[in-house]
Amino acid sequence: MFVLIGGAWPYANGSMHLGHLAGLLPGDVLARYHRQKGDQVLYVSGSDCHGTPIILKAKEENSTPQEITDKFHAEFCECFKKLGFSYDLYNRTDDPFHCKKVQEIIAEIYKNGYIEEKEVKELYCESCKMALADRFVEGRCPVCRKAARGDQCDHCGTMLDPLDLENRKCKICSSEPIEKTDKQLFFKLSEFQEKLEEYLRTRVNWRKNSLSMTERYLKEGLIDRAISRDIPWGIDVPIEGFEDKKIYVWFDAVLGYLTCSMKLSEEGKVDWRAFWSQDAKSYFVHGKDNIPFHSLILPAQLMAFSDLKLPEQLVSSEYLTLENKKFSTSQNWAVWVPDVVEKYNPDAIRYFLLANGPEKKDADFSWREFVNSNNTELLGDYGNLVNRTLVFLKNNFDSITPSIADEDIDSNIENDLIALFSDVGALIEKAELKLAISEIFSCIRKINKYFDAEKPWSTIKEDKKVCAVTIYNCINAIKSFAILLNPFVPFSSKKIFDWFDCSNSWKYSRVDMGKSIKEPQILFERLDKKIIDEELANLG
RNA sequence: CGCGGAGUGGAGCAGUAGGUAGCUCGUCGGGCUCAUAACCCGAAGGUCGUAGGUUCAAAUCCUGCCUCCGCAACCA
Repeated sequence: MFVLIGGAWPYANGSMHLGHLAGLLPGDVLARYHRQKGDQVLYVSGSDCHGTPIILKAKEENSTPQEITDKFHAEFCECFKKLGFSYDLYNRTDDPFHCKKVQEIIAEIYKNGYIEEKEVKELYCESCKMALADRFVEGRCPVCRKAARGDQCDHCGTMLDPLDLENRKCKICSSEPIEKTDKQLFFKLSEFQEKLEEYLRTRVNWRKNSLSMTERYLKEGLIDRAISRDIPWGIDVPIEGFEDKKIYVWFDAVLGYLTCSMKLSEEGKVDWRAFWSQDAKSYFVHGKDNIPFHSLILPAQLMAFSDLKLPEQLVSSEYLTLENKKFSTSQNWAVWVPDVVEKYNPDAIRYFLLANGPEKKDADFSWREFVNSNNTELLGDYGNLVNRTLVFLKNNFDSITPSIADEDIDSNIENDLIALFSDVGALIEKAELKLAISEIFSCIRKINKYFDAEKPWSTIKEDKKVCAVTIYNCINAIKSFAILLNPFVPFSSKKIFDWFDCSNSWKYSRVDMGKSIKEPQILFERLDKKIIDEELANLG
């Protein structure tokens, strides 16, 4: 089976915070799981490097868009690497190959008749040398006469056209923009109304948020959208008469999934068409703000371009709050990923965000819960089971797995483990990751109970054979847990695979008897409760 | 009547084709001692925001009301 996984493209105008990460992590879980199952996986993403906010950021920092995107792209790469993201390609939208392919795709869509010219009135800032998006025009609301932006007035709530504003100013440089009439290219999204309605009807496993938001857009009726802009930063429009314009960022970024696939294909690593054919499987993973781009825009682009497979499953996360308040970068109410990957075990971060993730509704990150979940669940339940068992094995069995009779293999445990592989697999495929984790952990607790009930520390003195049975069954379970948890907490699983010298393929198999296990180390460090107050003091 | 989400024991959450309220953490008591003061057992604690309605039966369906939050500057 060919499985395509598209992770959302973080926007390269600032550092990532935990909220971004919460929406992206499910992609890596899916990728790791499908690889373990033996599927051919193509997991792609990249940095979104175009658009006005990056120009704005460059002005603020007295820098250039290129420097800004270089800086944040490098930072993103570093964070993803430290967190164990297993992208097959993490690209960027200012990559020459991406740019070239986007131009080819647009030329093809143009040829197919889905792009047309329209004359539009726009506001152009001569000192910034760019057309201004609605929300980058500021002025006075014609209704309530208070300060307003070009898209909406905050005071009276009126939806505005920037041309209606009085005393217009460029948000970036404060000079007065001029009115300009110009030709722009429009993507005929409206022509796909019916096809997209049909597409939506056939979706299974989409989360409620994706469905309802997409329905709303369709109900209101799709409108054609401009794909070219007069701005200095972006991909050149490849169509005659428009060479001086750039492609609007919304049109170029989502095509990145396709261009990444093509790029790897060009390098001879995969055949991209296999991942975009009708019998391939696909997931697109992102936050809820990105829903329409993946549920409407991308499918329409694909239909306009060719007969490629449309996105099959959308994994759209709700938002993460921080200590019950929404993230705010300007007020420093945020936990920054570059900081957190320096200070904490990546598995602890992944575990918390996956086990408490905003799957169906907003979820909260609090330092108290983070420390708690690390110390009691990850460490107390899982880490401790592994440690107590392997240390016991080392001290009493010379680190050699006991040989026991087949009928002594606990069938309750074994049946549980076998069931876990299929149940957890099914849940992951439905992107029900919280449930998947909780199923694994309830089994881990069961094994801790088993260990206690069997009292190997006593039986070792009375009847070593009985003790051997207990220890074998526990070790056997640990091996399965490492495989089952690998999509979620890959760093600790990798250690166990290394100690056990075993593969991570997604199926139950018994641990070899009479096998030497390497010296175990602590999987998870205890976090001091002091860090709760310390981290809280850093906020705001 | 702008749109949307949410109100479940101290905290964080499950739970909607209606049928005696679950999980994790925390608290209290006990046990064990292999293990990172980890593990195991037991207990206390909820009239499921509120007022009505439908029903033999509602956290779960319907109606009114109250409260909180998000979307409107950065921000997923």
